Amino acid sequence: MAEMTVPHQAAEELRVASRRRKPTINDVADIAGVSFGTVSRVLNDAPDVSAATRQRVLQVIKDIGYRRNRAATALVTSRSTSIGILSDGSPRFGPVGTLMALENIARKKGYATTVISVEQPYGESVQAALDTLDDTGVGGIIVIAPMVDMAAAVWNASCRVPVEMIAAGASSTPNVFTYSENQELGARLATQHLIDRGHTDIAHFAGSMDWFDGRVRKRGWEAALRDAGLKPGLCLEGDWSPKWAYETALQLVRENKVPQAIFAASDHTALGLIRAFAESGIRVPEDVSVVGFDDIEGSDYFLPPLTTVRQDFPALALMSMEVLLGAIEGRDVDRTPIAPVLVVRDSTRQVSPHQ
Amino acid sequence: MAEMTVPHQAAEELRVASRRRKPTINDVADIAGVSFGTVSRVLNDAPDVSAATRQRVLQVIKDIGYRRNRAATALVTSRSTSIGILSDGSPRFGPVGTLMALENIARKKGYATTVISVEQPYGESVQAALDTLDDTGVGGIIVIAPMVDMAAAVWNASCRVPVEMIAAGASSTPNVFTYSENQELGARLATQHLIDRGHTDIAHFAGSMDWFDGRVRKRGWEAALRDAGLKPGLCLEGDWSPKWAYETALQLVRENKVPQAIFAASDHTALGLIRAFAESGIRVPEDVSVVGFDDIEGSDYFLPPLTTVRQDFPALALMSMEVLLGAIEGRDVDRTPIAPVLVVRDSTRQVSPHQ
DNA sequence: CTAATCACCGTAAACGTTTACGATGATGTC
DNA sequence: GACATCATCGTAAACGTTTACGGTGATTAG
Repeated sequence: MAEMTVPHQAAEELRVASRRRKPTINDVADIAGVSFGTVSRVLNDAPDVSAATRQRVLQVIKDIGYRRNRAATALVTSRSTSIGILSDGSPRFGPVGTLMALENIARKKGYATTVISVEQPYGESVQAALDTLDDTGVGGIIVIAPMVDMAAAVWNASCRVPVEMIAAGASSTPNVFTYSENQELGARLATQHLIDRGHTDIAHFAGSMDWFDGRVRKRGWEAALRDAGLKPGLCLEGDWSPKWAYETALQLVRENKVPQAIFAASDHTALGLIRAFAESGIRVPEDVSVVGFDDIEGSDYFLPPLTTVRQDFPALALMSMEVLLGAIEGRDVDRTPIAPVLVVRDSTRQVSPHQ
Repeated sequence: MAEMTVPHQAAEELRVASRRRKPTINDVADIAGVSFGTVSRVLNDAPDVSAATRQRVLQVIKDIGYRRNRAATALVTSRSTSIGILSDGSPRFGPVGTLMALENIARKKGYATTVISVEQPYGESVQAALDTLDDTGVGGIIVIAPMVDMAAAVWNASCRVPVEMIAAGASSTPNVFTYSENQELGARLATQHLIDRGHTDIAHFAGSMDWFDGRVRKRGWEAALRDAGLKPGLCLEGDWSPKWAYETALQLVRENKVPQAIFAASDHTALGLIRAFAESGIRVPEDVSVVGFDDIEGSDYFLPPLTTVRQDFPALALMSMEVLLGAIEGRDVDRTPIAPVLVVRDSTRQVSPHQ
């Protein structure tokens, strides 16, 4: 208490007053016996303030629990401390994983995240969502756009702050950067794994073609087959759901057209497949090899544990956040693509091992 | 164009100017030929402005793309248009489902949501997260606190805006409302279902006791057993993971202590169980009945499709948002508890059907 | 015909910061 | 000893709104 340079009573008065009114920069200045300008300098780590004064101001700030009013700061500087995230409302694995990872990295960079999701991915609702985000004063926006309709809506929308999109396989436009993980590579990895295990008849249970992910994964499967000189296998286009995969696989069984191996566009798709086969007395992997995509929680405890592809959401989030922050703060960052990895488990077998 | 009351040139000039500078309320006023006060009245649906003037102002607003500066509004009114959500960073089914549902309902009520997650649920980091949220100018905060440590940290924290917590089975304190779904009832439903099907030896593969959900679901299981006059079955406490359930179940098999029926604290837990049994030649449901909790995507395509308990996250979100908004806006809302529902599928069998 | 009422509108002050600029005293230089 | 330099600090204006108040002219009441 000996080093207390602040008059006791004044401090106490202010402290009481602050219970009803939030303390301002002026309250701090009064107690510390300096002008508000000096307090502002301390707050912004500006030079031109002596060590002693700085110390004293800092102490007062702590004492009375002063916190800067962000609205006032934003008003005068018109720069922002939060970034907006526009997502489709889907609880699907990819979007949610990306969302969580984005919040995480934004927080570590000192930004708060304001998220808003849009129900139908149509032009006006996307524009409205962008506007709402802008209104809240975000410095930039990252949109998670797994569906092609939504990406198109974003391209056609206008926005005053930088917008960056995470959309597998969509191309960038002048005002909308686009970034994503290399899912085509993931699909190639999965398919190549099947090829390496000796399969030649490799089908694809695709996701929805309304999604970039669905399109790109299919493309990767095709490419891997082509590169290996294999003729394209059966390709069925679905909607990611276990239900669709289940019913479609049952149909295949009835028609006696079950392939040697299947690359399923998602783990949920694989789940439906596996059940259909189990109920039909077809064993995985003995009778048919299956590989999924996503590595959802629990896929290592499917029957059998699923070989699948894992995406690195944190890395993706970090990367796209770097790019956005670069756009906001006016610097340039390079974008090295991120590669997913194959996780080999028990749902794929080796054929003709002694060839 | 005939009804154009705004001088062409003036409007055009301003429109060009607005490319560099965001249009303000004054720009609108100038073009519309009124004072900024009138524009403000139009913006806030205040009376004392003629229909004709209102119309004209509205038209100008649309023409030049004026949008209200939220920072300026927040500064002078000190009321907010966003609510904060504090979550644990876990990607678990419950928290994420709640989060998405909260964003959804907040948006429909005209609020943006700012989310921040906290890595370790300890006192200071929770307090810091609350402060950060407060700084961004939220009107209130909803914290998703599945873990008891986190709830405790919230209780001990201080915050200037209303805080409401979603935590199963935690009690409210004077400054922190607590709300949740009636998970104990859910657990009772699951257990009672097993009892109804003729089981008397009902074990529980519990979740983590660090989580309210784990504690409450266990309590519900105990209560159902007690009410039915059954003696408590085996209870193993885990960590929600398939891995733990798998290994623990294998242990049970080795010791020849597999019970008649098991209430698993989560679908992921059930997944691990089922695999362990499948590998040991024990059939579900013929040899052991299993019921889960969560109804995660795909649980209807497990082998076998899982009987489980589904929570109504949208209803929970709506309810807790109502309560928070009530606290912010100073009105009172009643809180009717929400009941989860049992979803009966194929993982539970009927014993001694002809008794 | 005067006064009161009313609908409508303009103006000043305030919200809590930041920023550009100017002022002060102390120190160093020749 | 006069002058320039420097570190440190104070002050005014601005950011874009809202709110409380005051002021018109037109309409109505007596």
